[in-house]
Amino acid sequence: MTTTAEKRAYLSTVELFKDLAPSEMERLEHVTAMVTCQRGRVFYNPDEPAEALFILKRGEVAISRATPEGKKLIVSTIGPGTIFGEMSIIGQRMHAAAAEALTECVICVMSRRDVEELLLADPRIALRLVRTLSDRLTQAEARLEEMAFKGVPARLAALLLRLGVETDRHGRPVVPGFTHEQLAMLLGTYRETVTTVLNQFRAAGLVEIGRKRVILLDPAGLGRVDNPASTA
Amino acid sequence: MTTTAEKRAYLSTVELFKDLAPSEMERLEHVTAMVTCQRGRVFYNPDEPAEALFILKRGEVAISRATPEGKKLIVSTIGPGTIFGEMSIIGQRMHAAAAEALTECVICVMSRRDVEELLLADPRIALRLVRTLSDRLTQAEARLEEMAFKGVPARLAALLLRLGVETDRHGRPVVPGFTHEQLAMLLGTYRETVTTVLNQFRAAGLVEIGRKRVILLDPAGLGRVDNPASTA
DNA sequence: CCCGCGCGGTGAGCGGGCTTACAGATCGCA
DNA sequence: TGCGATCTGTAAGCCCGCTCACCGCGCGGG
Repeated sequence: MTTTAEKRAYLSTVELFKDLAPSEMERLEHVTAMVTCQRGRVFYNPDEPAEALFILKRGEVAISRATPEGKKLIVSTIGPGTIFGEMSIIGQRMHAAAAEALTECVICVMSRRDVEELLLADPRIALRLVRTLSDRLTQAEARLEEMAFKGVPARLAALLLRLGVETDRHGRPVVPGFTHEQLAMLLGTYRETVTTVLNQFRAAGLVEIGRKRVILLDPAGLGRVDNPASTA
Repeated sequence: MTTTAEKRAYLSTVELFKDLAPSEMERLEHVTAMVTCQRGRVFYNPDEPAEALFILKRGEVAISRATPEGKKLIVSTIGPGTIFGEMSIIGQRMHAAAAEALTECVICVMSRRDVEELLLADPRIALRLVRTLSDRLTQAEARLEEMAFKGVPARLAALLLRLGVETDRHGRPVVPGFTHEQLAMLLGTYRETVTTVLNQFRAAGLVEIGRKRVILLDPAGLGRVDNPASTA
């Protein structure tokens, strides 16, 4: 829990709300709960559905689906400023999906009614929400294409490039904090396969591997693994 | 092309617009073009991008992505009342995707500016658009899970059950008008594979097969192929 | 310091389904 | 009626990656 001052500061930086008049902001503060969530915490799961909607202020969240046999697929990852959750108003049923904090997160929780009123009050907010959803849709469809046509090496290369944003002290891009198992769930494949392919990459001089840590030595080379016909 | 009278009739039945005041409807008639599209026609393709947005009035449309090698994946199918297209306002780039009429279609075309004004004018429309997008998102994520965990037989069974809405004169559900090749593109697999699996289904007494035609003899049995652990 | 556990590495086996290559069947059309 | 195109059926080969089984390593806690 945080103070209302902090809350206001957070809310005003959520891109979704930047058009709100001060009076609306004030109302918003009353109805929102702001919680922090430590890494690894599953804060939503399909067994106890709630009519709540989350706005991610800080951190990274994974939306995953699980099979009866215990296999898990991370269906999308969510970054700051994104709105998500089980909402009839949004129509988006998380249905059989769970939400887990990949890193320490600050999350803003709103009830279904609050959101409904909010969207109806200012169409620009609704418009922005539409954009968010469209982006996620395009992304999901792109992943579908990948799953259908590309093998594990290509998918893994693409994933590493997508995740490799931080840089180490030598300025090299790094993918930090992921176990091979997590990477496997992101790709829809198996832990052993990830390990093997990763070692192939290392043998080819594309990456360097540490515990929960992959350093990208040759991003361009990875790009060629992802899509060989780039310069055709 | 159609008369303005027909146009109004069409527009008023598009669920997206049902809240519009008569005056707004009138404006809408001026800015929209209504076109019909025969089966098989590709009316949007990534080579000639247009800042247009489509609303499907009647028929069925496939959104597909193609690889450089000519393989195609139908990334989603779209039914009446759905809005789609390349729109910066929506944020949804069809990007590398094409739209093709699966059946004879009536399509309403709007420019980017028209939509923008429309959404800002009435938040309820925006809200409804949000729901549409959310549904498609959930659907895409469900397909991702299928692609990751299920084999071709399970995916085909699920697809047939999803498509098998019409019934023949004996009241049996039928999937009409699809070639094995189209089914393959919907599944992200190959024509030959579809043929063989379909014949396995026939051997098991689950379906009957005709040219461009599959009759579902045992929907429950297909359901068991899709998800064996139903009664676990 | 030692023990336990989570993480990473490796190898063998095997099966689904991609891929190629044809051949027969059915339809539309001239 | 004959021709071409489109659709469907079949078969063989091969490779990726799922699956199982097991080990070593390193980190953290007692």
